[in-house]
Amino acid sequence: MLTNAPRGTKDILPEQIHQWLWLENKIRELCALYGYEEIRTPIFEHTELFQRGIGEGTDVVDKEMYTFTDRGNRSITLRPENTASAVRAYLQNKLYANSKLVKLFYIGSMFRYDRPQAGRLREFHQFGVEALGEKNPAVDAEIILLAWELLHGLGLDDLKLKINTVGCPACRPIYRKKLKEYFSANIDDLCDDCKRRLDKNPMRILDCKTDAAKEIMEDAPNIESCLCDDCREHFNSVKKFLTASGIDYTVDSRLVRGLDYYTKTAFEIQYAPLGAQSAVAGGGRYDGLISEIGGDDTPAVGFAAGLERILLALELQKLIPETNKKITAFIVVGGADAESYAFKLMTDLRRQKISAAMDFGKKSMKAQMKQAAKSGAKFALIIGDDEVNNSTVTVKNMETSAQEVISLTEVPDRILL
RNA sequence: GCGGCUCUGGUGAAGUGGUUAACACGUCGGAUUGUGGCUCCGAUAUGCGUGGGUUCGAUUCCCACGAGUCGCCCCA
Repeated sequence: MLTNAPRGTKDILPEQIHQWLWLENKIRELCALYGYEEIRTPIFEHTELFQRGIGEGTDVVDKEMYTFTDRGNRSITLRPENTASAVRAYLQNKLYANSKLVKLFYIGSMFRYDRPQAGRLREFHQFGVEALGEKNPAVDAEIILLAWELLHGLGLDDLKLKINTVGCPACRPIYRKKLKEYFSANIDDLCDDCKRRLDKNPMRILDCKTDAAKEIMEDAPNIESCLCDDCREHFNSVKKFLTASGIDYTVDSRLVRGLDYYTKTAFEIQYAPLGAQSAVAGGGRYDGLISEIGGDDTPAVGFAAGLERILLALELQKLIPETNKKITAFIVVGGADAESYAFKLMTDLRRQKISAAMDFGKKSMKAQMKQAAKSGAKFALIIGDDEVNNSTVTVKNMETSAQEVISLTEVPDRILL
């Protein structure tokens, strides 16, 4: 249907735009505070970037990408997330040449072909942050802090910060093997989905939410026992930094990220009232991604947050401020001769940064007054033949109903008071 | 991709197998002479998501599709 936007997309209407701008401003302020600079990457990239970056076998790559062939026969994909693009831009533009640590953030549309529901759209908006080039766990903590402070600073209550470590190429395979052995032994208790996951990604089984699965999880091997010294130390440091900055977190050894590139630190901030879409922000370290894409071995950390979800949460708690869209002056015209006089007045006011409007529908003065009242204007400037002949304007204060006739030149000063 | 529920005007909605589809809000207009917010009056769905079917007749019954929503999956 011509008058319907595609499934899973949404118009952001004039009555909603102020909350988006407001949120985006908060984000930009906070990022400036933390020393992150904005980057805007293309909305589409070569499909291969995401296949390599996010990883084949992940749901995002296997069944959620908007992929098409362009007229030059290239395979193009609408970005399902922004980390791979940011890394690509980092490498292509040699941002590493400026400093060892490069701190970036982005705000923009992402695309995932998924079944829409509240808080989950096919075109949605993410804010995200990437710190490239530093392996110090303090950066992990800084990233987590930034995400936390944003959401918390917005006024959201009952946020939950969960952290975990998912190991690195040195120790994760050992853990995976252990898990596989354990779950294979208990295969009868696994749900169908998990049986499938056993080979592909046994760590995801930990995330299973079916009741039957809960018992087996209790005794499942913990990654703690498999961690290499480096990963263990790293995780301890992250926790130390977080504790030092006084934010509450829980270690959830079942927290697993769905994208292949994560190493070591993984975290998620949840807002439970959002139901199935409670994950408002999530991210972690991805030391392997940059080399995977073709750069030198470079450590990095980042996270992304869903703006729709944040807005939904803010709405639930009524934390979005109203904006004042009222105008200062509404010009009411009586008689055709007055129209150009009024039009010029309106233009002059606007040139002096005084918001002004008038009716273009040639309505009765009564109707125009109604409109003036509805517009919330502080003043109605009434112009008829008398005013035109004497170079005056009748100024009516809409709140007090007091009105007086003043000369045209006095108008700006009068209504600025 | 899977399952449940829902789908009446700009909005919230009532309603029925059969003449003009309540009510409220909103919007627009009017209540004489150049003026609002209150009040009063009037106008606002040839149409009940779309397409089929059943029926003498369907907005009301059935089917398909679509969209929304909730859950699963996944993720932000």
